[in-house]
Amino acid sequence: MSGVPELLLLRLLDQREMYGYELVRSIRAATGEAISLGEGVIYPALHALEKNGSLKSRRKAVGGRTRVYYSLTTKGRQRLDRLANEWRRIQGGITTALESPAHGSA
Amino acid sequence: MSGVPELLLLRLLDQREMYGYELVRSIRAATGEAISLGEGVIYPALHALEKNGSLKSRRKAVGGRTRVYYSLTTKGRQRLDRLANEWRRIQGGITTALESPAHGSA
DNA sequence: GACTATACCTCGAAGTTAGAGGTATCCGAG
DNA sequence: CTCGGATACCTCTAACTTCGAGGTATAGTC
Repeated sequence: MSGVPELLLLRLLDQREMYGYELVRSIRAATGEAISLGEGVIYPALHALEKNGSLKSRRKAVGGRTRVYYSLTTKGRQRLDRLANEWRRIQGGITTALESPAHGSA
Repeated sequence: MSGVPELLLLRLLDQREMYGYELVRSIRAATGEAISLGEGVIYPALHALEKNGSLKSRRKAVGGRTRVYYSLTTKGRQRLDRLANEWRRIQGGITTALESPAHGSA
């Protein structure tokens, strides 16, 4: 039902190339602190997405340190569209349910 | 991260007393067909919610058949408020992330 | 008398996520 | 120079949720 981490990763990487450690902080920022995913979620997700062809990576040395930058492939962009639509559907459904008539309040 | 089934159940039961089999169909209807939860999800969830004091039940004979009707307790209403707020937070965060600037399209 | 719909339920497999833990480098402070 | 904190990568297991299949029984219909 979820797949939220995957959606977020694809979305951010569709805007610009980023590396794992950076994504951890970017997700927090991009969601207005609402969602915080640890490295234990990000790295395995990144590897899975690369394996299935949604992402491609390249190593880049920055100040003696090596970073692994990820970016979307065509397939990844398609997957992003699909997941984003699916999310809107679910989100819309729940919003509908939550907003209907009223209960005790007001 | 999810807890969506629980949220939906609490929400529907806050509107009126219902029984399990009915809830399965109500969830589909209330979410505009977007979400469909099977009995294997509903019954265990109902039992867990009753055990932790969010719901109370009563058996009612209807046409020779016995139904178990569930309704919210005070604690359940509090839990609903909490989960609903949490959901809005998550949902808002993801929407923010999805809406930011733009990628390839338009 | 058989089949469908109603109504309840449980179980185990499958998938996701979180958190803890592990390595190594760089940089600034003391 | 040495210590600690930030950077940067990674893996593993446990926990939790959720799904689907399967199981029982009654009521009504053809």
